[in-house]
Amino acid sequence: MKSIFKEIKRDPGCKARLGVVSLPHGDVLTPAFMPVGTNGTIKGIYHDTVHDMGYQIILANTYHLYLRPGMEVLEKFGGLHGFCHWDRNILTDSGGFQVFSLSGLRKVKESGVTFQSHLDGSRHVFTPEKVVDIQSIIGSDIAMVLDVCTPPGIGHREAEEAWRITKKWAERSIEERNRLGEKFRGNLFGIVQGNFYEDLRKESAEVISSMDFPGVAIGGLSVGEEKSKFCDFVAYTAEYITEEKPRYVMGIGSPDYIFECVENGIDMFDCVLATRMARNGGLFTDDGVIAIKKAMYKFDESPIQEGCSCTLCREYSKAYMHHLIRCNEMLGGMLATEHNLQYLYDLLLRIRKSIEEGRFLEFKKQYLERFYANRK
RNA sequence: GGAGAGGUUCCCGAGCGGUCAAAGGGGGCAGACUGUAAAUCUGUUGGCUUAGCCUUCGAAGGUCCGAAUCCUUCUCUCUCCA
Repeated sequence: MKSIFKEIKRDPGCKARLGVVSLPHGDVLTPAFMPVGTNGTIKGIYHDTVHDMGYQIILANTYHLYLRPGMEVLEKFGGLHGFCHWDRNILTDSGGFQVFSLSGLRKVKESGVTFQSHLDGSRHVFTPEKVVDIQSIIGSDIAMVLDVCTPPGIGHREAEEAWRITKKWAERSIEERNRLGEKFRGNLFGIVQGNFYEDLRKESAEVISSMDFPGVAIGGLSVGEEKSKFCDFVAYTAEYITEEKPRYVMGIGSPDYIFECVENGIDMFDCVLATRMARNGGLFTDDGVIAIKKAMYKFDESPIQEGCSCTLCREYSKAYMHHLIRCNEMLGGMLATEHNLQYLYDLLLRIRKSIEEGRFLEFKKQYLERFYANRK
C-alpha cells in the first residue's frame, strides 16, 4: 500500500511532528484540527468561510447521513462532495460513536450492531461491511471502520470483548474495502480501542498499526474519563502506533487536549466542542474560554481576542456578542462558530510553527500557563 | 352612571381553607459541554443565627385552631352597556 503520510519535521524535545497527509481532495498539513459537520454542514457557518480559513478537511457522519438524506440521495448526487459543495477532503465517522452514545437504542453483536434511529425509532443494522459501503457512496476521503467504543469504568472482560469485536470488524472492513476495489476511492482508517487497560491498548495499537490501513485512529478516549487518564492513555497508546502512518485521536478539541495529543505525536483530531460551545456562548481565547453570557461582559467594549481575524473580533465588541447570545440570535452562534474555528485554525498554525522552530514544548508551557491563569 | 372580570413572589401566570415561600413559563444568576439525539442541558432565583424561624399573594379590618384562598370596607385595573 502506498503511504499517504509524509513526516516533514520532528520537534527535538518530544514526539510532536509536522507532516502532510495526501488525500483525494488535496493535502492536509498536520498536526491538523478537523471541524465536525455531522449532517454535511458545520453548524452555523458557510462552507466558504471554513474553506477560506484554510481548513483542508472536515468531518461528516455516516450514521446521520445514512438516516437522512439517505443513500439514494447521496448516490444521485455522486456523493457528499457533490451534494453539499465542499471541494476539499471529508472524513466520515463510521457510526461507531453513535453506537456508543445512543447506547439505550442499540444492541452490539459480533455480526454487527442493531440500533434504533433517534429520529423515528426505526430499526437498522450496521455491519462493518455495510459501513464501508456507505462511506464509499458518500465518497469519503477518509473512511473509518466500525468499532466498539466503550465508556470508562467497565471491567477488563467487557473491554476485552469490545476490542475483540473491534478487531474482527477491522479485518472484515479491510476485506470489504478490497472487495470493492477501484470503487472504493477513499482511505480506510483503523481504530484502536482497549478501553482504559494498558494490555488491551497496547495490543490494540500494535494490531491495528500492523493491519493494512493507511492511517490509525485512537478511539475510546474522551468518553467521560478524567483528563489525567486521557493524557496517560494518549501517551501510552501512541507509543505503540506505527510512525509511518498518520495518527488520529478521535473526539478531542480543546486547546489543552490538543497540546497533549500533539506532544505525543498525534497528527489529526476532530471535535464538536468548538462549534457546540460557540452556539452555547463559549469562546476560545488565549486567556481561556470566555462564557460571553456572563453579566461582566455587558458593557465590555473590547474584542473577544486581540489580533483574531474573524468577523466577530474584527467588527464587534464583547458587549454586542453578549447581547446576541443572550437574545438567542442566530448571528450570535454563527459569529461564535466562526471565531472558534478561526481560533483553532490559528492555534494549529502556531503549533506547527513552534514545531518547525523546534520549540513546541516551550510554546505549550507558555500557552497553557496563560490559558489556565484566569480559571477559578 | 349601570353590569361584569380581576389585582399572586423581578415579569407573565396557576393556586381558591391546612400537604404554600406558593405549580409552570419568562427573565436573572451560576455551571456544564470534547469521533454532535445539543442554537442544548443542569442547578439556582424573599430574608435569616437555615432539620427552624421571620416577612410575603392590592390596602385595612374580620371569621377560623389555621387564610393567597371565606366575609366587610377601601383602592386600583380591564371589558361591556348608557
